[in-house]
Amino acid sequence: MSVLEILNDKQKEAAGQLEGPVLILAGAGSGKTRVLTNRTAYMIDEAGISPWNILAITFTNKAADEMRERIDRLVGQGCESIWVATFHSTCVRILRRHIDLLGFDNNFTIYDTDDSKSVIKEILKRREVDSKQYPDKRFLNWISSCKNELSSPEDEMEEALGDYTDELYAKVYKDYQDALRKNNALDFDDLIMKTVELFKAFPEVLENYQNRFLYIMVDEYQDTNTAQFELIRLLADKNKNICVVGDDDQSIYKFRGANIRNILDFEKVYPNAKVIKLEQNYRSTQTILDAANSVISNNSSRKPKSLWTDRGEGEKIRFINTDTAYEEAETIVDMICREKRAGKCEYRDNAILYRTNAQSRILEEKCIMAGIPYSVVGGVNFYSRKEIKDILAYLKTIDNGKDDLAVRRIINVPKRGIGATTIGKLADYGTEHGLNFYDCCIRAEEILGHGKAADKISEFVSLIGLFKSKLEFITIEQLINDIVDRTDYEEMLTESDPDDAAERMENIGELINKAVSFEEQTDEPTLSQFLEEVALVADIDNVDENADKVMLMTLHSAKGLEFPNVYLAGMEDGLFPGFMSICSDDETEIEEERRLCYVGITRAMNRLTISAARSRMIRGETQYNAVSRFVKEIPDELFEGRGPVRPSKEEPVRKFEYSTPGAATRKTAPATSTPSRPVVAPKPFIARATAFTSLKKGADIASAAAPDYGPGDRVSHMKFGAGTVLNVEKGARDYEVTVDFDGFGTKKMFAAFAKLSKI
DNA sequence: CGTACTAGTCTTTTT
DNA sequence: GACTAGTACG
Repeated sequence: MSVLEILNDKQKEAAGQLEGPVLILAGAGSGKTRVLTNRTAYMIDEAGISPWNILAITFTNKAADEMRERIDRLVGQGCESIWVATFHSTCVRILRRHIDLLGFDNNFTIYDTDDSKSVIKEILKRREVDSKQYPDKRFLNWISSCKNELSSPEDEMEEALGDYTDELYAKVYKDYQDALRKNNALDFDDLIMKTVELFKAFPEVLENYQNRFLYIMVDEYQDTNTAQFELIRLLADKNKNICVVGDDDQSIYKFRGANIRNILDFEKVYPNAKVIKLEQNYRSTQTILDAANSVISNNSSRKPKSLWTDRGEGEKIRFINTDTAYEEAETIVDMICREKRAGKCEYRDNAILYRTNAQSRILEEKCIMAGIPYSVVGGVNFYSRKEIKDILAYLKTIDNGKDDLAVRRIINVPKRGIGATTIGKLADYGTEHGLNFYDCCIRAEEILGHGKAADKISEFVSLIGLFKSKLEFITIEQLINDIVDRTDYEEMLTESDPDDAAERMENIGELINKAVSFEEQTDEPTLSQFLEEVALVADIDNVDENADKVMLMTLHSAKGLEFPNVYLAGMEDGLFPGFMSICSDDETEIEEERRLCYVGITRAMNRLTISAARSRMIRGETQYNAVSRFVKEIPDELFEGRGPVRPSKEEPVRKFEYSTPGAATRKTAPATSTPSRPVVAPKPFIARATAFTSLKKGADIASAAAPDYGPGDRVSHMKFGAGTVLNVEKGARDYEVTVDFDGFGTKKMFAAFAKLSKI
C-alpha cells in the first residue's frame, strides 16, 4: 500500500507533488507534519529518490527530531542520510566546513543574546555613547534586523547619508562585527547571513549544495525572515523543487524579522507554483474552530480559508472573569484539579497559555499550593542561568581561547583576587596590539610586570592549561566535574546564597546529564560540538510530553503543540493584545496579536477555557483592564452560559466596580483565603478598546509643564473620553496622572502624552 | 579589591 | 515587583 493511502485527497495531492515549487497552506491541525513525513517517505520508497538528496528545514530542534522520528517509522532504510535540521544548525554545519573562505576560523563560537549585549556594551563605552540616550538594547535589535534583511555595516553606512544618528548606528554595527570576528564568534543572525554571504561569494560552494539538495522542504514557512528566504531561494535555485508548508494565519514572529510576505508572495516569486490548501482539521471540535475562525476573520491581510472538522460540535467554551489575577490563577488550577480528581483527564492533558512570561509566576504559585505537578516552558532559558553560563564559559575557554567574553566572565569566578584594574590593563593591551584577551593573560608578566597581579593571572592560565591538557583523555562529564572541584565552585555558591546553592548545583547536574547523553548519542563527540549543540537549543526543545504535568507556557512557545484542554489566561486588553499594539498606528500589529490568539485557540482539542482578571499587577502597578477585544470577536453562542455579554451601542457604558479611587490604592487581595469559585457569571462590561498611553522611547519630554488640572477635575481624552482625575504626581520626567475614565476604568498616564483637556 | 546599597529599567513574544 | 548596573564605602 502506498504511504499516501492514509491521507485525505488534499493531503495526498500535496504529498504526491514532488517536482517544482509547491506551497502548502496548512491550517492549524490539518496534519501538515503528516503530509511532510509521508511525502518524504513517498519520495524514498516509491519515487526512488535518494534520502541523501533531501533537505528538510524546521525552526526548532523539537520539530526536526519529531519529523525524523516519524519518517523513520515510515521508511526502514537510509533515513539517517536525510538532512533534517533547523535553519540555524543547517547553517552551522555548512559554515563549519567553509567559513574559512570568509576569513573566520572553522571552530567559531556562537554568541547568544547575552554575549552580544556585552559586546555592544563595551563598544558603547569605548565610543563614549550616552547609554541613556541610546540604550544598548536598541542597537542590538537594530543590528539584528539589519542582519535579517541581509544589510551589512557598509550598506548601512551608505544609507545613513551623513546623518549623525544613522552613522552612529552603522559605526557601532561595524565595531560589533569587528569584535565578533576578533573573538571568532558569530551571533544567531550571523549564522544565516554568513551562509548567504558564503553562497553568494563562492558559487562553486553553493553549487555543491544545490547538487546535493535536489528536494527541499521548509516547515513553518510563514516564520521565515528575508535572510532565511534568500538562503532557501539560493539552495533551490537550480532545481526549483521546493516545497514550503505554512499558515499565514499563524505568523507570529514579526518581531524577530519574520516576513509574512514570504508566504503571501510565494506565487509571485514562483509563478508556476502549485498551491494546495489543507482546511480539514483533525484536532479540534467545531466549537473551537468556529471561535478560531471568527477571531481570525477580522484580519485583512490573509489568504482566505476556513477550517472545518467532522469531529462534531463538542463542549462549549468556558469563560472566567475574576477580580484579580490571583483568583484567576486559582480558578484555573481548581478546575484542573477537579477534572483530574473526577478522572476526566490527566495532568498532561492541560496547558495554561499566556501572553507574557511574567504571568507564569502566579500560576506557578497556585499550582504549588494545590499540589499539581506542572512544568514551565521558557522564561529564563536554562542556558542563560548564571551557573550554567559560568561552566560553559570555562568550557569555551578551554575549547577556544579566542572567546574573550568567556574568558573574562570566569577569570575571577570564583574569586581569585583578580580585579577590574588588572582586567582593564590586559584588555587595553589586547585592543592595542590586536591580541585576544587570553593571549594577554599568557603574557601577563610581560604586560603587567612582576607582581601579585601577574602571579594570579598565571595561576589562572595554568589552571586552564591543566584542563586543556586533560581534554583528550577525559569525557565532558569528567571535565565539568573537574572544573567544579578545582575551582571550589560549589563553595562559592554556598557562600553567596546558601538557599539556592542546591538548586544551582542541580542545574549543573542537569548540564552534566546533557553532556552524558550527548556523548552517548554522538559518534566522535568533541567539546566544540557539545558547545554548539548547547548554543542552539530552544526552551521548547526540552519539553517532555510524556511527563504527567500541567504545561505552562507563552502562546509563542505553544505553537505546533496540542492539548485536550487549553486555558487561555489573561485575556485582557492591554495585556493581550498588548498595549504596545493597541497604541500603535500600525494596524498590522494588532493583526499579529490576533494571529497569536488564533494560535492559542487552535491548540485546544476538546475544551477551551478563556479567562480574564479585572485587575492585575504589572510592573508593580495595579492595572484595571477590560476583557480582550478578541474574546468579543467570538460569538456568544459558542460560550457556556450566556457568554461574555457585550453591551449594545445604545446601552450606557458602565463602570467597573473596582475602578473607584479606594480600589486603586487597595492592595491586591490575598487570594489564599478565597474559596474556589465556580465560573463567574459574565457581567456586562465595556466593549471598546482600552489602552495605556505608552511612553515612547526616545521621545523628548524633558521639560513637562505642570498640567492645568488636578484631582477631582473632569477631563477628556482622545481615546477614552471623559473621566475624573484621581491623582497627579510628579514623576521622573513628567507628571503622572491617574484618571478614572467613565467606562474604561482607572488609567495611569503621562501628562505629556495623554493630552488631557479640562472640561 | 570586594561588598552593600541605591537607582533605574523592565515586559511582548525567541532561534 | 524583580533584576541589574553603577556607585560609595570598607
